[in-house]
Amino acid sequence: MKRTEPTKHTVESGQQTASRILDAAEALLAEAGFDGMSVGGVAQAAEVNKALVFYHFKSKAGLMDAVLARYYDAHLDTLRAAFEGAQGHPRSRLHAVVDAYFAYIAQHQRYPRIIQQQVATAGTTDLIRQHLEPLFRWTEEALAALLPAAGPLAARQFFVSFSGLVINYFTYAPVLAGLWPGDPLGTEAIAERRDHVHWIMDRVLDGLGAEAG
Amino acid sequence: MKRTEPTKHTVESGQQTASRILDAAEALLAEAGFDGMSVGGVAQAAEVNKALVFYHFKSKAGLMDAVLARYYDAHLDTLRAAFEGAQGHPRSRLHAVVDAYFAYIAQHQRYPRIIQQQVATAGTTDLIRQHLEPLFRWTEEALAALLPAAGPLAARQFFVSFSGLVINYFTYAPVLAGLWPGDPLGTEAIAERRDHVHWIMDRVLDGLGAEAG
DNA sequence: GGCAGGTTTAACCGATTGGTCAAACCGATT
DNA sequence: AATCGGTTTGACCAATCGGTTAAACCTGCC
Repeated sequence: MKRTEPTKHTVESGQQTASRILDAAEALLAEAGFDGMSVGGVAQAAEVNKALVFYHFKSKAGLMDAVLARYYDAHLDTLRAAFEGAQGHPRSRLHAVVDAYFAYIAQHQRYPRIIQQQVATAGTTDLIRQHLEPLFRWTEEALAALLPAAGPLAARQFFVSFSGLVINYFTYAPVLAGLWPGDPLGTEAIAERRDHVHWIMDRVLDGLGAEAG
Repeated sequence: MKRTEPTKHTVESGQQTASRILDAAEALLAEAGFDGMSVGGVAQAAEVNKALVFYHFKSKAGLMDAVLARYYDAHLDTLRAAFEGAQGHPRSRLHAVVDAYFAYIAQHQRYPRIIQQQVATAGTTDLIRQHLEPLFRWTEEALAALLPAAGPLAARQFFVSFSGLVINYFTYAPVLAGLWPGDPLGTEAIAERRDHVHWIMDRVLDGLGAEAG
């Protein structure tokens, strides 16, 4: 049953255990939230002494910070690669970004739950904002050419709208599972949701073109 | 400094204190979440003995259940009244519902944060679903005439989409406050967001009409 | 005045929490 | 073999947690 090798007190073993702790923390954070997660529980899930968690991450808040950092970095990289890699009309590039967004979240379903928990909780707002800011700035600049700088059609509105259209689906999925036929997190259901968002986005872009012209 | 009257051990005083506890719990729940909120803290905020909380609500979970029930009932009533009270095209009725949604949340800004917290946390999923179900069923029936029963344009997709467009704005507001100029929860900003959602909804309805015809 | 029943209180409980600390451990360097 | 620095461990701590209990309290009723 033992898959973990015997303890080796080396630097690389340290990074290894730190990563194991991070994985465990991520899982428990998504299930129970920051306050619902206990450091002891994380240590137990990672098969590691509790004090090691504090040794590697200093505090419980530091642990969550590390989890968030890992996610946001990967998230931003994914979107940036999608947008800059896509070619053709701005429309197709935006579709590519949404697809990448869906693919990323579908692969990391814990991510939206963790974010939503923390966003809705006072106290960690600064931490979230700090991580969200580059993502926000980047999308705002990417959309700046298409949209007015202010008012109901400003880029920032669409940032909230489209990220919400995607992320909200996943956070509500466990609730929807009891209200819909089938599993909202199944492959087909996710594909259907993706089509839905694409459809709405096309209607929005049509409307923007009409207003501009 | 004393505004609360001296203790009166009567039935109606009991309901009064129960209501005070409920108010305090609501505030702390919105700030810190279920696990972040302590019963002692609630009692202190309500200027009430801690044991009274258990006397009136049996348990911490019972307390949150009471908070949620109060919100969901009012929420559903508000939407239903808006939709049934509005006249004319389905389009204008839907706009009326969205307006009512905005007005309700703008008046009860703690509501979306509490919901989002709980939705994103495993364990309380059943409780949330139980309260959300009538709201979901009702909107699904109300939209059934306009939309296909399945696929990317099914009513359930739009339920998630439009409730998300509204509610997500408020939950993200504390974060956006540091990224936007001005206060996202100010009157003008909320009005701007409302216009934004209305605009998107119109584009969607235009698209549905075009596809149908 | 006394009884009844719902309300309020203080004291208390076991369990769990985040966090600390000094010592043990281990591989690498000399 | 001695030592150095990063890693791991178990034991420990004060604080806080949700929840209980028995008694005191107050009001209305007879």
